[in-house]
Amino acid sequence: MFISIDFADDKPIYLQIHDQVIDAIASGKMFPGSVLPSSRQLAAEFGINFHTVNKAYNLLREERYIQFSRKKTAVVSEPLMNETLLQEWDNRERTLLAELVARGVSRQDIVHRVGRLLDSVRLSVENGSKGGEQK
Amino acid sequence: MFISIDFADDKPIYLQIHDQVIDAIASGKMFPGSVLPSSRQLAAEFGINFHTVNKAYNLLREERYIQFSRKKTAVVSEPLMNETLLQEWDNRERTLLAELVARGVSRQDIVHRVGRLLDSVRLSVENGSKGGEQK
DNA sequence: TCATGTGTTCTATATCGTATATAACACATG
DNA sequence: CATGTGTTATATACGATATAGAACACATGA
Repeated sequence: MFISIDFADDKPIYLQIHDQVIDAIASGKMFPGSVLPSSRQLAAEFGINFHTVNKAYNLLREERYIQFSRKKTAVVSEPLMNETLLQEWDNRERTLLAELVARGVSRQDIVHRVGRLLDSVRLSVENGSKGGEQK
Repeated sequence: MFISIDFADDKPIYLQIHDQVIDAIASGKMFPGSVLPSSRQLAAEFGINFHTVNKAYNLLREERYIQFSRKKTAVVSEPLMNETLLQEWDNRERTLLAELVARGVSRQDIVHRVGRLLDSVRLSVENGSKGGEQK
């Protein structure tokens, strides 16, 4: 499975699941049509409550990363992007970038660092996912 | 004042203060030696409890952005950066970048976007702050 | 000397978010 | 018709957030 939970982490469990699903989509491990494990199934796998998994799934649905088919199974959606989402992203990214600037990291170092991170995220997004179709 | 509070925002007040102080340092509005308003003073200005301001200041101190002089006033510290901080930053940045990648934004668009944000953060950091010395 | 303003520490309360637990429901599947 | 979905509801427990009030040691400046 592409999900792991760190109970020692101060990040809430439902957010760990949420973020890792997004990471799985970004990296190409999952793509539009991919079926996610059911709430109860994933919960059982990690010994957590299925409501916690549900909270992560519902958040992902509100953000349009996934949707639920009539079969009631969670499925990865087609990518969606708009100006509102970009602006909200900018606000969070700006806060994060300000940390490095405040600590004296140069613009060049930051850009280079972001570039490396982008590559590590996108590793397989442009290649290996072709040939996987839903349904 | 360079700080404002949005009570409608779901972001905790102490984090709003925390983030805005970092932004002020990053943008050059504050620099090593700059004196922050006292907890009680800033709290009175916004009609909030001084313990809430204290929480923000103590967090900023733990992260070495500020320190308290013998006079007990909060003062901006010299920039500090190390590998541990960079790795923790990478983790958060990677999660944020994955959101855009998962939504289908191209690498070029993301890099361009981060560059613009960086410029908006650093506006005055390289110029206007020279000539301001502590004590 | 003494009043003032600092950050610090302590106790207390109220509210919200997180996580768990249990039960019941409508729905689609095989 | 039993099974497994997501959904909804109620309940409890715990930690984080925010407020409130009191008291303390310390440095400042009148």
